[in-house]
Amino acid sequence: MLLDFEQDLNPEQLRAVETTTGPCLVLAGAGSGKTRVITYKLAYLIAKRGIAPSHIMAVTFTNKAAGEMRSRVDALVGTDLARKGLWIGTFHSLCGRILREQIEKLELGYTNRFIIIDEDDRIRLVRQILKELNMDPKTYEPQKIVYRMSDAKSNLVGPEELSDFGYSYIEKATAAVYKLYQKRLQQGNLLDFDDLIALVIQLFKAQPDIEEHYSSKFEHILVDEYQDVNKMQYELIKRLSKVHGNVTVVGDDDQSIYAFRGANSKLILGFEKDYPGATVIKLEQNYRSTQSILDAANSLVARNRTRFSKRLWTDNGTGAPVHLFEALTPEDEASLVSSAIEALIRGGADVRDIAVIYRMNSQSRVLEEALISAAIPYQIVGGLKFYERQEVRDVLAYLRLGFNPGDNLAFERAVNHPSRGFGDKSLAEVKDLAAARGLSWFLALPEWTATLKPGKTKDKLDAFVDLIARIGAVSDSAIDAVNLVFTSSGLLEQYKDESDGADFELQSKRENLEELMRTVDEFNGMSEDRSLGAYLSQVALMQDQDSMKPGTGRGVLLITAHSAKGLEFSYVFVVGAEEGVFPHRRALDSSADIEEERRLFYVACTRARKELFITYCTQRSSYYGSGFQEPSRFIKEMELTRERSADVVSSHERAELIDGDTVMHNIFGTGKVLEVFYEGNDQYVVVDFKKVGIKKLAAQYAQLKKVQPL
DNA sequence: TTGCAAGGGATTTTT
DNA sequence: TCCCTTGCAA
Repeated sequence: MLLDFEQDLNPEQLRAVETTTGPCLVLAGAGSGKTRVITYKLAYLIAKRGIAPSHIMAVTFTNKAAGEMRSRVDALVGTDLARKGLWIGTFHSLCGRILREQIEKLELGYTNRFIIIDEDDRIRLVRQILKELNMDPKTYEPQKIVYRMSDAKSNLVGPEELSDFGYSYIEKATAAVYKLYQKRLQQGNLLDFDDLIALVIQLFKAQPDIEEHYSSKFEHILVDEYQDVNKMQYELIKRLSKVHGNVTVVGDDDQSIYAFRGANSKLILGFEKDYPGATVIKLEQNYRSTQSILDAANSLVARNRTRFSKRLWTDNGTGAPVHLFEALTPEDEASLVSSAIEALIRGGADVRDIAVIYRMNSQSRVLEEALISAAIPYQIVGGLKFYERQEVRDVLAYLRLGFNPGDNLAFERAVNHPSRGFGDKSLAEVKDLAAARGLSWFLALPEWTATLKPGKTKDKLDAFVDLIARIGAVSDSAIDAVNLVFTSSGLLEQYKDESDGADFELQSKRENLEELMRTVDEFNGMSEDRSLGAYLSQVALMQDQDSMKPGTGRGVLLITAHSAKGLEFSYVFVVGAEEGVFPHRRALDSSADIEEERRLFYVACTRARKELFITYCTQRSSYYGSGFQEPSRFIKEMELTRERSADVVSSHERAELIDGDTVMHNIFGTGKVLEVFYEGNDQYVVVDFKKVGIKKLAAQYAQLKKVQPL
């Protein structure tokens, strides 16, 4: 075994690994080797302390983190731990696993054939319920209601309890919807993400012997990203650790950026109180960044009031100072970034080791344009995830319905995709019939179609009923079920290309379906349990973002600060560092929100290994109107000084321009210079572009090239 | 029932 | 400015 704990770990890390009795809080600053501590601790427990893997549970928030941890532990102790029963997974998947075994003991009507629904289904269900209650979805925004229900649920507040607190109209509405919502889920044997955890807790409360079983089983519990737990996840850990009390939580309060989703960083701050006698270990040595970057980041996050005091340091040396650049408009900012990236590439940097980080997805657009015109390859993280795409969801709806005919949400989607002449009116009739018979919508469908006069619609619906039944019949093989959908649903035919490959949307839909087929194949090859149920479970919990691992991408990564958490790059650009953007305008009037924005900015900056570039614009127009903004307060708090962009884009020759020159801009094309003037040291040029009309540009960022008039 | 046009609204999003 | 939802017409 190639395991040398003393050699591979620094003293604090080692202490964290060797503290195997009692509660242990590891405050792991950015880049301080957090994952290393967890994986080594797992290895230590198994290899040095001889703990059976089946008595250890390691919990993460993402599948990616779980997968990484699993393979690293495998590499360390050299056995296939999964087979030995180590429980590594996300909160949701581990709870899902418990519920597959135990949910019937809750006696609430759920069976182990439950389906896990996602965010989109939740909203659709709320829509259905609002309709049922004759409530206007404009007044009562489904999204807000979902948010409030989720908030209640994750604070372990049930539908009945909620109504007692509701005063505002939206709270009352939420209480009303919540009751029906939960009933509908139960009737359909459906679980939302929150239920996965909430029901385990409910089960433990109702059946103490089951709680006893699991809490005795897990002698050691490790939790990653503990700053992101919500109340019910906290409660779950508390209950699971009550027999043995050996619970290690690892996290960084400074990287808590999900409060808006219910994460409660007070829980990590209160750990010592909740678990008396806890060992607290701070990891402050950073292995990622230069001291310049860390100094700036430290100085920023030190402004937050609610935090453990920490100060990151490194052996990596001082490095280049953090670069700060001002641009006039977002377009200028984007071209500044792309020129700087060009300079880095010329200097030998790998494009895949560069990231541009922003606050909002909408900021990616201009960046894309600038990178395209500079011919720099890039990759965007964000937007629709694979399993959220229409065409993919359609296929899944058939599978879900075949597996669980009680799934009304899947029915609503599948029945008229592709179109079978079954619209709102028909649906309303079937719903009524279903209610009268006490059946799910799908199960009521045959009786309804029997009343139709023979014809196309009836034939199609009969074939639909038949197909779903056939899917149900092959439910012990996911791949057979998927093949059935592909051959018999008529979904594929919808995406036949009649325009000779010119329709990119159709093309991408077909590609997505091919990709789906590949994932099923892969599932079929890898899993022990190849059933449709197992596949659906995996898919529901695996809302995978297309690979965003640095180094595996195809170019410069464009990514939000939230999604960038946990990643690292040699060169990082944080763009849009302006009041109103970063910090976001909606956070401006709450100090708690500003603190979260500050942590988010901190997360963004600490992604950088070698060099960090921060940019902002003085002029950004948006749908609020065009405006001038102040640079972000975070810039001052990081104690940065501005550089001239010309310093970094040194190879760029600055043209001396006069009125009447014809110039070339890499986005706007060619145009004629109308005016050249100075404000302070900065040169501005007013150009009449052929394509886009008159623009005022900052000469040092706009990169105008003088060209011969045609 | 379906397709198109106009209007309103627009952070972030591990599962 | 753009995208999604809703409403109306064929």
